Amino acid sequence: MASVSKREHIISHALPLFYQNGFNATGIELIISQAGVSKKTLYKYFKSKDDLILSVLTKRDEIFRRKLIDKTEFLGKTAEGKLLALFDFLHAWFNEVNFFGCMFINASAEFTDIEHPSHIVCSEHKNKIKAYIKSLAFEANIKKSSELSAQLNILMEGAIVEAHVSGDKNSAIKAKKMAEVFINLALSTD
Amino acid sequence: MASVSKREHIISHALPLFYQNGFNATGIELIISQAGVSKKTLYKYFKSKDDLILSVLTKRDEIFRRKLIDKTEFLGKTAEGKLLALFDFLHAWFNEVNFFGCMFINASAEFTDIEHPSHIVCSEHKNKIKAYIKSLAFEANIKKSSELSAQLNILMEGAIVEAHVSGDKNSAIKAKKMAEVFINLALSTD
DNA sequence: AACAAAAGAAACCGATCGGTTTCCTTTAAA
DNA sequence: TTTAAAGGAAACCGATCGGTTTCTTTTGTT
Repeated sequence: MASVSKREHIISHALPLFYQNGFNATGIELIISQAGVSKKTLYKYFKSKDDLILSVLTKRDEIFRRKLIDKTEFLGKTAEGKLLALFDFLHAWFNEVNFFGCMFINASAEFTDIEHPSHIVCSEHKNKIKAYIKSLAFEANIKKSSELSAQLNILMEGAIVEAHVSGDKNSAIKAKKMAEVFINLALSTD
Repeated sequence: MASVSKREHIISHALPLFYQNGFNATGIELIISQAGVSKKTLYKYFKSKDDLILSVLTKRDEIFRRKLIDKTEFLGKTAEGKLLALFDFLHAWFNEVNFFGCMFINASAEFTDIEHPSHIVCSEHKNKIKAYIKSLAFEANIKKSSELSAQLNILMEGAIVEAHVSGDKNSAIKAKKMAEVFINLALSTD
């Protein structure tokens, strides 16, 4: 197995463990046993557990946004439809068997300091998603695309928390109805 | 110091430590040194760390809702004004020096299993807040009080996450403007 | 002043933590 | 086929984890 893929192999096995059980609660020993590698190998590719966590979060950012964008582009025919499709993506996600909330919200809960490297990755992840939403709003010829993206982002975050903390599997549907209001408002005031 | 107050003493000192550094990352040794009690005493009043965590979350639920309700009732003159005042409360909270997000969202991140006792306390905390919002909506003669409370709850959760993860100290202002839309919508369709 | 309960200090427990080192086997390239 | 790097297994490291025990001091009550 080549170096690059071995590194990826470890990351992909560590990811679901961190996601399901948290970062502090997941030990290195468990990760290597699940990945089928030795400690020596893990520490060859990652200089510390913090380094591994950072790499996992970066990977998760890539995977998650790729899925979000792909599904949104697939489901939405118009730019306006794509904005609404964001919530269909959320709905499907919330109803997956292995849904444990947003990994970045969860990471921010354990690394509360906003200056912490892991927290920064979380903040940047959210920024990238907001930028994508804004690009969709722009595509829909909405003048106040920044305002709308901030609004839809709040709705998405709220739906995620409601789904995870309260176990409300239909929170994305509720948020979608709310999103319609703001999209129509933004379109009408253009 | 009487038994009851000593128990409360430990809880009140453990609370900010858990809030700031998380649950798994906060050790018993740190808690007793901050509280100025011995391990023996701590384990006299709490049968385990999990038990202490549960007690801290229960205490936090009481303190937080008391503050939310008091401030909301103080700021809002009408029932409608109280619904909006919820977001003024959030705004003040987000701008406190020691704001590290919602302790219940954070706890749910570490105890992801929805059946976990600590997660259940978090879910119930959110239910109680939704019930309070609903009572305000009812007071404002809004027929669909359940729907509105669910909507405002999503906005509040979204604002909290945005404030904590992205450090946006004005997210409550944005959410408040969004809330106005739904309050007016609920009032007009009555 | 005598006494019992409460609580502090600290040693101690086994387990686990993140991380390093040693030794041996597998692998792949020359 | 020789050789060297890669990687697995596991011992080992000091530190810390949650939790218990022992022993001593403090406290409050009679």
